[in-house]
Amino acid sequence: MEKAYSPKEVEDRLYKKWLNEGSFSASVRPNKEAYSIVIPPPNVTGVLTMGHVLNNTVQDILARRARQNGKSVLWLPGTDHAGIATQTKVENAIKEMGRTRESLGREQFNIQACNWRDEHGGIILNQLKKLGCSCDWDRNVHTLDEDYSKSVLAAFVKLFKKGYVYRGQRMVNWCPASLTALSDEEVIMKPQSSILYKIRYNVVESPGAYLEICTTRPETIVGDVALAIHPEDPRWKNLQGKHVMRPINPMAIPIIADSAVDREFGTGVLKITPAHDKLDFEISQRHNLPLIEILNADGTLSEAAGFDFAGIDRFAARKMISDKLRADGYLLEEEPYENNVGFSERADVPIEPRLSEQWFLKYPRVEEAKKMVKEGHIKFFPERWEKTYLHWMDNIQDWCISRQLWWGHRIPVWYRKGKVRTDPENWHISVSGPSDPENWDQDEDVLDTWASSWLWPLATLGWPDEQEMEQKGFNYFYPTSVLVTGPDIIFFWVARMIMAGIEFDGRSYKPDQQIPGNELPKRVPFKHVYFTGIIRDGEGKKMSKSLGNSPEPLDLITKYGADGLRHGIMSIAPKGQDIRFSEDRIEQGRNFCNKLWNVSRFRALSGSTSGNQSVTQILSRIQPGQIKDEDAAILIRLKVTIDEVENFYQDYEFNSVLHAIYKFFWSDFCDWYVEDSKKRIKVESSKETCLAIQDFCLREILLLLHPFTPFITEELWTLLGFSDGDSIQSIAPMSGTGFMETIAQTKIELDPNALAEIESVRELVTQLRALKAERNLSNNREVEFFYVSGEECSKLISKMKRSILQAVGAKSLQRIDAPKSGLPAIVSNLGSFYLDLSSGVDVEVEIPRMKKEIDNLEKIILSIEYKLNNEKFVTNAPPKVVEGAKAQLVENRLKLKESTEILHSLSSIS
RNA sequence: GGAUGGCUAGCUCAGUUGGUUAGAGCGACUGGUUUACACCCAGUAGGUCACAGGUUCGAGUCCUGUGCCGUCCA
Repeated sequence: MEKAYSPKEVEDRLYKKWLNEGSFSASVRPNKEAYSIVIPPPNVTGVLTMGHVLNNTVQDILARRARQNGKSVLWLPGTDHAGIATQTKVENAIKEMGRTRESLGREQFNIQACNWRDEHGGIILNQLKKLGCSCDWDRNVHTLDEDYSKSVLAAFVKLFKKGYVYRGQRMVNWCPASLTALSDEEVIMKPQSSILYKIRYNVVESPGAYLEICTTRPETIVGDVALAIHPEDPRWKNLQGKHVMRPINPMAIPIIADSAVDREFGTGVLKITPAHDKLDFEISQRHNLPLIEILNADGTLSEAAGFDFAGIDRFAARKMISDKLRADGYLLEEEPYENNVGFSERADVPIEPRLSEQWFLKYPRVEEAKKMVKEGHIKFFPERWEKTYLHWMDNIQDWCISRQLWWGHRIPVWYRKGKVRTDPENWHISVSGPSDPENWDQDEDVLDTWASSWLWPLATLGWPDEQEMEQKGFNYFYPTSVLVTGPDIIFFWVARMIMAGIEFDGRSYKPDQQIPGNELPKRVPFKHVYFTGIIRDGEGKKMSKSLGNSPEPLDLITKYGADGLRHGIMSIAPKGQDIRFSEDRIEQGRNFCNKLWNVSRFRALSGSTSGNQSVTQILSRIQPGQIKDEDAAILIRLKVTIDEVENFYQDYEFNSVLHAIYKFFWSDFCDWYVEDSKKRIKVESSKETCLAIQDFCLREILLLLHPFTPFITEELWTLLGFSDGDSIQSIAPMSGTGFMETIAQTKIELDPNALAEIESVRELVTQLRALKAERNLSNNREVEFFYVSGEECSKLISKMKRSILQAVGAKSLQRIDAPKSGLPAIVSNLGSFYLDLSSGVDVEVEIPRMKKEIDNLEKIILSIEYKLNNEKFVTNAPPKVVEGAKAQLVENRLKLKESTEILHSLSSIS
């Protein structure tokens, strides 16, 4: 074995091997438990980010652990087509060739887009392979695949037939950059520094009288059709029913009263621009007001805004109009104002509320979807996200699902040529389209990407085609076991998938028809949802390409290995907490792998590994007579670690799983057990037992680690001879009970006191090392110690003498009857220990040190005495705690006594 | 404005139902190449657990309030 682990060669070789052997391919095995995960499909044109690394490492850990535990695992990969994002990229690409989308035409554009996707797309999937992801790649799905597209259209048609889908002229969020409608979820509110303009409107009927309004958007004045006041506002009661003159494009408009007006805001008078504000639109509907569309789709002012402004961009128009108002004396005040403005999530420009004709979806099965989470049929980890989910579900709004794009699933609605489109009589709605296409025009719009990905767990498993479902194992793998995703898409995706699952799976129920309660849990798309944290940079900022603060994961893999990266990222990923990324942690991941490699290398150099092919074989090499406390202790610690790991997995606490393994491996196994083994494996009689215990631990460590660091563990599995031809991927680590049963079947007896004894010995060793180190003797192995101790402790010390001397680096350890005066000493739980110094003692150093120790002990004793003198403590605290305190008092008093004696003896020299 | 998360060592974070003297890794400092590993080993220093009240025999942990940072929804 090489001196240092080099991941590159191992990773490439093993991944290829796993693919060749079909390790990741899922199959229906009715006698086995199914375990399934569908990947949150990344954007097909995207590249791997640290967020993906975290998210997919978690999924891989779950898949690999399930596979080890003998489950039939499906981890289904895929990508989505990301409508707006991809279309924008493709448009930019063809712009460089001097073409535009419009000049190409829809058909040609889509061909270009497909080419572009095929060329640039799927990079991310290869990157996931570098990370070691064990997806069933043969099942890779893209949302624009033919089968998947059919599912999407089928869902639309089904929902339409059941009355959930409707077409309507509504106020929607319009993105003037992407030229499409957006759903409410795609609008991000951002605080903006704006100007609040106070503007005067003269009353037509009463010269000299006027009303004042406040607005941040003076450019919309040209679309004003009324001013509104609150019906109970005494300030303007007499003006109700009169008119004001619009200060730009002068025209008399009515003063109306509506209770939706907020009396507190601004002047309490609201200008009504029905075509460009949701509330104004609702008010205008109530009062039969006309509607002036002053904006074009691209955000420039329309001809309806008047000759002066037509074609001017909305922000330029704002300035022009405010300037004109100022010049004409209508602008009374301007003050800085912080307000929230909706931005397009994708294009990052302010959206415009705009009236337009769109397809909407009234969500199905809202109540059932809430119920499934409330009743725990779907569990969220961490639980608190349930509140966010339920709050959104309680306030759910119809979903605008049409997009004015070309890249996506074209809406399966056809209109009879030359007829009125608004009349449903002239509609044809089906998956395959009309039989006489020449007489029909298909709707121009495509569906929101989320309106395809909300079907992900269903459609990737073949829904709604029964043959496909059978072939893909729908009944076996659905509902999936767990969904791993970020809380930022709880509305976009998680909630919608739950509703889709309940609505579409299995038998179809009419909208008003109840699904039997016991049926519901079988229809949900997943049983658990694990929310990862968001990865931030060292300053706590969200990582993003535009900020340039995201490291390139593939570079990290090159530098630290895929296992190192996985280990590093998982060690800093507490459940549901945001993560501050630091490359140091990834470096630690690599260091961990190197340590694992080296201790394995040491094992391989220590003796033959030919008896390692099964647990039975390993255990059979142990001679019960050679079992010592060290062995019992490490085995007990292993058992404890196994239990911890099991429990932490239950709660999806991956960093705790890793930490438990780390601690056992590095501290217990490497630092103490293997160090102690070094002498024992030199002695023929103890060698085999000691190596067998090492092998037993190492085998288990590799198995426990495999989900986190799959490559190195598989490599060492073979190198250390644990493999019986099998891959580590299919071998289960022991369970806590399995461990006990296995040990019970051998002649090995685990002394339950062994761990406590070993721990007190370790404490002693640490104290003795410090005693040496503080006198710059850490390198000197010739030092001698004396000790004074009771019978019990003395027995333990003699039993462990060899280990202690070896660990401390000393020549002798002699029991004496009375304290040695004038030597530096420590007081441990096992007695007082004196360092025999051949040269003189530096009392200047020793005395303050001992005094400090005594101070500390006195403080401890005082606090325990205080506690025990308190009657209420003695009566109220659990007996265990009181007993503990008493024992502690005795122990510390003894230490104090001994320490004081040592201090006296030191003082007597000086 | 509502909801929600955080505030513990210089840094990043553990600390499970309240119960010994609050832990780890990194960094700092000291020493080290002893037949795996310097991507390592041994040791040392470093904390008013954001703040203020309260409950309790006992609070980092529970309750109330305040402050600061973050996220989501209006």
